[in-house]
Amino acid sequence: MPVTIKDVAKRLKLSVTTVSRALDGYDDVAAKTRERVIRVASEMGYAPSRAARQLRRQKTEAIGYIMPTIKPRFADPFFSEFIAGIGDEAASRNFDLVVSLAPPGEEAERAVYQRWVQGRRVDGIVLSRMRVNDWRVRYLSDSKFPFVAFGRTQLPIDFPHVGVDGESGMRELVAHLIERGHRRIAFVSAPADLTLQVDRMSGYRSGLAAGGIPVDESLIVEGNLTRDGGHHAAQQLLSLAKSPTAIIGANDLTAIGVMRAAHERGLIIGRDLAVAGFDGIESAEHTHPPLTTLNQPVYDIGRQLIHMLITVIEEGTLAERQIMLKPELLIRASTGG
Amino acid sequence: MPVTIKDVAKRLKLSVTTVSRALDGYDDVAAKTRERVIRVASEMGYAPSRAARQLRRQKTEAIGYIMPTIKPRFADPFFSEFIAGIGDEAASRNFDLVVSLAPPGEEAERAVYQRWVQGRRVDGIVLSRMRVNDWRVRYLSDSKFPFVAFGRTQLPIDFPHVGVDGESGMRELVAHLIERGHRRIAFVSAPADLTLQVDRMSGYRSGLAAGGIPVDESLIVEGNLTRDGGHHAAQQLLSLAKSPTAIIGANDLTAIGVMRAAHERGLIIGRDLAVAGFDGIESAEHTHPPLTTLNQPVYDIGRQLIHMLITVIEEGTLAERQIMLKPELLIRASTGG
DNA sequence: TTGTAGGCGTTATCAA
DNA sequence: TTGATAACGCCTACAA
Repeated sequence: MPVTIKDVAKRLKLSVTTVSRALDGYDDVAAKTRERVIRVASEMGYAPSRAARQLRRQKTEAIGYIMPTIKPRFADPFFSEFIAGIGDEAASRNFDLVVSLAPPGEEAERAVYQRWVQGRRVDGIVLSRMRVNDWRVRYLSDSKFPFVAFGRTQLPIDFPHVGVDGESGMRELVAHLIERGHRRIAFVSAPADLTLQVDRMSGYRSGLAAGGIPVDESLIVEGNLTRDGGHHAAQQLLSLAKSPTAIIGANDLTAIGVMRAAHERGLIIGRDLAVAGFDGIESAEHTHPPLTTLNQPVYDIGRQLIHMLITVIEEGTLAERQIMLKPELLIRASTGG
Repeated sequence: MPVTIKDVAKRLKLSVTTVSRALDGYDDVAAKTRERVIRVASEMGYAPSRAARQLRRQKTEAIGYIMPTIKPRFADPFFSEFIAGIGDEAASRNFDLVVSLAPPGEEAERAVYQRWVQGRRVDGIVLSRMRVNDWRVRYLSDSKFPFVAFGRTQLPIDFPHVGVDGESGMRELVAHLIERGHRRIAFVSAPADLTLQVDRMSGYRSGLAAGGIPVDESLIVEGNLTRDGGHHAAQQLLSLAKSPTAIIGANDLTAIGVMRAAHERGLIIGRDLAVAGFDGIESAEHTHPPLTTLNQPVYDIGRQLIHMLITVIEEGTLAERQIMLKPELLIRASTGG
C-alpha cells in the first residue's frame, strides 16, 4: 500500500492542501511548516501518484515513440541510438518516454496511435521513418496533437521536424564514386513509400546525371533496409552480365548485406567492388574494410527533436520549426579510400 | 478537447454506467444497447482516459525498463534487441513500455526507480545488467514491487529471472581455443561489480584449469563492455613481451574493439590471433572475419521476461521462477574456424 | 436492464 | 497562513 498525501497530512496533523502546496513550493506556506512537510514526506517515502496528478493536471509528462518494426524481429542500431537520444533528453527534462512497437502501415499501428492520442496517454509524439504520404501526420495534425518528426513528408502540412538532406548527400557520394573511376554504380533502394527513399534515390539519379552517366535501371534493385535485403539484392546485381563496380545501399545495414554477398563471391571490397551506405551507424566503422557512409548525427537529432517537442507542448508554439542538416560523407576503405 | 465517456453517454441519452459496461463487455446490457454504444463511441473516437482508469483501477498496464547507460552516449545493439523483445511482448499483451535511461549506480538511477515505484508509475519493472550486490533487487524486493531480471545477483534474495550460464559457456569457449592449440589466452573483462563478469571470468579460469593451463594474470585486462574498452585493452595486451595468441572479450562489442586493434597492427585475425566474444549480436556475423561468439537469445529472453512479469502482476505468483539457459557456441572464422 | 452515487489521489478555488 | 471542498474521468456496488 503506497503512501498517499493523505497519510502524510494525517501524520503531520495538517490538511492535504497545505501538504500539497508545501511540496509544490508555493510561497504561501510558513517556512517552518514547509520544512516539516518536506522532511516527513521524504521520511515516509511519499511520491505523488502519477495517475492522480495526470488526471487533475490534464497532462502526463510523457512522450510517446512507436518503433516501426518488422516482425518477428528487428534490430537496426539506428533505433537504439535514436532511443538513446530521445530518452536522454526526455529524462533530463523529467519526461517519461513511452515506447511501443508496431508494423508500419498496418491496422495495429493506427490502433496504438489512436489509443495514445484519444486516451491522452502521452503529451506528445515523436515520429520517425516518415512516409511520403504519411497518415500519421494527417491524423496528428487533424487532432491538433503535439508531434515532431525525424524527416519530411510530401503532404502540404506544416509540422516541426528535423531532416537530413539525403539528396545532396547521395549526390556527393555518387560524385565521389565517379571520381574514383566508377561508371556502373548500382543502388539498392528502400521501400518506395519512404521519404528517405525518394530523397536518396533522386540524389543518386541527379548525381549520375551530373557526371554524365545515363541511369541503367537494371542497376536499381529494391531492398528493405535490412542486411538480408541488401544481401539478396547484391546477389542479383552481382550475377548480371554487366555487373556493377560500385553498389550504394540505401542505409548502412543494406550496405553491410551487400558486403557479405560480395565476400561470398570472393570479391575484395575496395578493390573489386566499391560499397557505400547511409546512416553512419557505429558498426559501419568496424566492417572489413570499414564502410564509406553518409553520417547523420542520430543521437543529437533525437535530443533536438525532444527539445522541440517539449517546447511545443509547453509553449504551444515553436520558432524554428524546420531544421535541415547535411549528412557528412565519411570516406573509408570500402570505396577504395 | 478529447471526448469522454460522459460525452458519449449524453449523445446516446444513456447513463455513463451503461456506456461503461457496454464497452467493457458486461453481459447485463441489452444487445441492442451495446451495439449502439459501441458504434457511437467509435464514431466519436472515444478512448478511455488512461489516467482516470489507472486511478480507479489502481493499475497502470505499463511496464518500466531503465536502460543502464553511460553518458554521453550509448549504443549497444544488445539493448535494441532486448527492447524489441520486451516491447513486442508487452505490446501484444496491451501493456505500455515506459523507458528511461540512467547511469548505473548513481543517485539519478535510484531517483528514477523510486519515482516509478512510489508514484505507481508502472505495474512492474524489468531489470538487466545485474550487479553482484544489486541495490535494485533489495529495494524492489523490500517494496514488494513486481519485477523480473535478466541475470542473477549474489544476494540471498529469491526473485524471478532468466539467466544465461556464462560460466559453462566460457569454459566451452576456452576448451575450443585450447583444442585449436592456444595456450596464451587473454581475457578482456567487464566491470567487476557485474554478475556476468563474475560468471564469465570464473568460466575463463576454470576452462584454463581444465586444460591444465595456469592463469597468467597479465593476460587479464579490465574493459567496460564497449568497443573502445576492447580496443584499449587489446593495445595493452598486444604490446606485451609475451603477447597472447587468443583474446576473449567479455562481450561482442569488446571483441570487435579487440579486432580493430589487431587490424591496426597488421595482424590477420583467425591466423595470427584468435578473437571471440559473448552475446551473439547480429553485427558479429558481419565482422571480418566473422566473430566466434557465445550466442544468447536476447530477443526471446526479453519476451519471456515480460511473460513472467505479467504473470506475477496478474496472479501474484509464478510457478517457474528461475530459468537458466545455456549460451550456444557459434564457431566462426575469427578463431580459425 | 439501466441508473445513482461514491471514491480512486491530486490540485485549484475559495473561504476562514 | 491554513483548511474545506470540488473536480479531473472512470468504474462498480448497490438501488431501482
